Amino acid sequence: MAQRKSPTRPRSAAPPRPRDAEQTRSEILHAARVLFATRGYANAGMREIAAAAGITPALVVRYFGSKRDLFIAAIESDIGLGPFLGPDRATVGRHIARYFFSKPVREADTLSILLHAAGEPEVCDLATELLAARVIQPLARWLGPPRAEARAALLLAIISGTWLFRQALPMRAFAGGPDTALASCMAAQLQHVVDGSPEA
Amino acid sequence: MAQRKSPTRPRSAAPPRPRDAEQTRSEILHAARVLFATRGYANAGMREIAAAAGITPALVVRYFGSKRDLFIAAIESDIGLGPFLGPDRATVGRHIARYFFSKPVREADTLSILLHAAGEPEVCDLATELLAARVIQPLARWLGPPRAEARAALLLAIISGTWLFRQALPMRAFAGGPDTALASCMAAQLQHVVDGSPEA
DNA sequence: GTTTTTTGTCAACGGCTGTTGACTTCTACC
DNA sequence: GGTAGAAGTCAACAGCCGTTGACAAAAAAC
Repeated sequence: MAQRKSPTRPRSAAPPRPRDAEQTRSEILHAARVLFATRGYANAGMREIAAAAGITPALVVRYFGSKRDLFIAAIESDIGLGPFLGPDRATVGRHIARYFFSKPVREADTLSILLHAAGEPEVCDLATELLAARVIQPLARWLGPPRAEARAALLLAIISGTWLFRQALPMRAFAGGPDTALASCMAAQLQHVVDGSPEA
Repeated sequence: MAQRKSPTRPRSAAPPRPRDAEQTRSEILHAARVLFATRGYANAGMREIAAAAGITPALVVRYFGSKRDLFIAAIESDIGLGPFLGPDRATVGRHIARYFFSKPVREADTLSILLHAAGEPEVCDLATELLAARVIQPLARWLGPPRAEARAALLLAIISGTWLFRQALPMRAFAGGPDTALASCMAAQLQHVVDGSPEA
């Protein structure tokens, strides 16, 4: 009854979040990318994403519409294989291997997000289409004959398999930096495919 | 009111399931393996597994205790790389490639189940430990020096990456049988690692 | 100074999840 | 024939999920 002047704002000392729509949007996107990449689509909850961004799940919906739309926005970013596809073909294997064995495992990269979409009935198709369009096709075009698409697919498989066991199914055998024996083997294998592997 | 003699069994024409505990148990296990392999741990529900086995979810719990224990039982089966690790080293690459490009994609194999455990907080550790103990270690022992563990890891990465894009993230570039260019390239790559790939 | 729009919170909804306990029904043993 | 126990069904629990609409407050527009 004896309510004094302001029933609103019962909160104690929490400073109200600064109202910056653009930054809030990017914070949501970053939190979503991290959680999609580490836990997968099904295991990354809207409440968890919202909490990581410092806001309320309802606000995530208002910014992105739905969880699926948030996922689509989270993968609208390049995978980053493009920078390696330059004119220097002799060392591209080592450069790619060095890159994937140097980048921090906990980073929110698009490849991890896409690999985690495996089997998810809602987003699996999106992931495969994006991989085909943004990785396989440019890679095959850059490789050229013979068997351009097969060699591009094999490169993607080697990279994905290695990264999977570094990031999502972390195995001891795949740990370590770019100076390990595995990184060296991987570089040699990638280069072997780029150069055009012989018939079996 | 005028209920006649038997209030039980209101079911119409459904024949009561034959009471065979051993077969029921194996049917549950098979259904679980199929669904874990195709949809992943989080997306394979207990009701779905039970329905696929033709029973009730409560019975699944009575047989296996919990979903996690069911998963543990589902991966207690060999991955099947063992048969290739014989004395014939010259053609093992082609044999493995032929095997993975011939086996039906929809089959419930342990490798698919384990790959789908990526990021699942409940079962990720189990999957990595099992892969290390049942694949990496025997493979490294069979390969021998130099860099046995690195080469074993690379073989697992190539196989897993390829199978991932055939089964869980089905891409057009990975479709097709054992006579495709990709299968041939993969065989050559595997053999190259088995023979001991050169330094990068 | 008032109104409108944007930015954010809150409580709740229906639906799905794994799991539980009480209950039937069939089978095998004495 | 009677009974103990195995095999299976059923309904319900608590908890989490994505999503919604009503509301509060800050900022902007008039």
